[in-house]
Amino acid sequence: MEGKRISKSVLKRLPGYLAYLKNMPEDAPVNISATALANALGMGEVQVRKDLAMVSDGGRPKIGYQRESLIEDIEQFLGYDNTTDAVLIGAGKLGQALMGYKGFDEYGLNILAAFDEKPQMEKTEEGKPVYHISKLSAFCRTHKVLMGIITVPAEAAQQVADQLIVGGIKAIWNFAPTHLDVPSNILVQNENMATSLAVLSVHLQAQIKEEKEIKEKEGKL
Amino acid sequence: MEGKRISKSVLKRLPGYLAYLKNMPEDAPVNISATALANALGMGEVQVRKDLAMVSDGGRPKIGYQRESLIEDIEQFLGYDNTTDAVLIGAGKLGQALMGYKGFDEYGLNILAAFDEKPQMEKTEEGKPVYHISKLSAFCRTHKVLMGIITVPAEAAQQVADQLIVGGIKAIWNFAPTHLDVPSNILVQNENMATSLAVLSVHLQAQIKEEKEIKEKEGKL
DNA sequence: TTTATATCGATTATAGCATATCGATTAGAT
DNA sequence: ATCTAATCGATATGCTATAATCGATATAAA
Repeated sequence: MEGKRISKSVLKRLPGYLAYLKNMPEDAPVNISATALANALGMGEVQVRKDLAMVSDGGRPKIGYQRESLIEDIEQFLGYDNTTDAVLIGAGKLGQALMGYKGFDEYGLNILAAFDEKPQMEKTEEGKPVYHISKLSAFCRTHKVLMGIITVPAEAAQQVADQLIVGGIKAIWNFAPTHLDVPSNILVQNENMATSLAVLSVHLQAQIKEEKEIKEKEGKL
Repeated sequence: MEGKRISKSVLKRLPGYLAYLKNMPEDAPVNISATALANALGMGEVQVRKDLAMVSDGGRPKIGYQRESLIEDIEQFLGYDNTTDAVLIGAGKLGQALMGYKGFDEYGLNILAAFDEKPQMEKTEEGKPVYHISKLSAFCRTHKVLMGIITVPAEAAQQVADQLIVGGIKAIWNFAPTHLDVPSNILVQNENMATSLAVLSVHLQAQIKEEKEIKEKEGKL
């Protein structure tokens, strides 16, 4: 159901459910149970049920949820049904990769234009315009853009963020590996590869250490 | 200090500290206090202190931490001091962007080669070889690669993961927007843009709703 | 030498989240 | 019509992470 406040952890799990539901084959049953979802995604069934209860109320015993309406409920909750316009700053490799990613449509995200300090082209491969960064805040204001995607080097990120805020932006998707200082009403979502790498790296280290210990043990025997 | 078990949340914050410390100007003071770090990054000072205590023991009252040795401690803890080899599968735009990212050296990550279902070139711009995907598991075995980076479309991801595991990989960095089924000793770190987008989207929706309500109120006055 | 202050580290409290349990509901079989 | 089994939703419990508090320590100044 709607209207409740939702925790960030739940929020982050919802896209997972959505992706799984949307990728189910056409000839799959019309209904799906929270139990089945949980098993498929390797999670606890109670957690799945609780999460789904936050966004939908279509669950029926013995039947489960109607797949179609569950998808709609999640999408509506996540706001994927109405599009949000965004700008992207930093037309380097990563920036271009994001500009070219078709999947954003599904999430209701529409990148209007790219900005760069030294624009190498007038339009991207996809036909989106590339402007000089000096025009950033004005563009945001006139087009009422609410979201900025930062793919510039770390050194330039804060400066870009400041200009975005001048332009009236409310949310920033930050791919630069640096901390951004912003007013409290602006949301910064950090897509920081370094954090992921840290998790992986530490896991691997532990793994290697473990293997070494096993080998040493075997050597002693 | 070392040897303790560390929680994932702490782990994810460490790269933030590290990046900030490394970006400090040469002429900055030799020492830095947990308090100063906390203020700079907009966090609670107690949390920062606790996190640092997990990886270092160089904190001294009134002085703080020695910047250089703190950096070393964090890097050592994260395993950035010895390199880990990796392979990348999916030489599309995102894959190429990652291959070209110089910053990975700093994290001790070395991408040996790329694999693709239909290799478009023999070598990447950076001179790394691009092989057909059929050679994946053999390559991993012979080079004792422990980490795989998946940048293929969602449909192909599970299949690639399976082959990686056959090749003896221990950790997977998954950029495909899908759930991967793997044995419990394999770590999957999902770099899922969809989750970030969800957080942003819901925030923006709330923001828009709020603004609308304010306007309606003003209209009534 | 003494005192004041900045900072650390340990302990305790609070809150949020995940997990387990239980009763309620309903489709389908008998 | 009744019973069974699957599934849901709600409540209760336990755990982990964050936040708050307090004493200890070391430097610098008087």
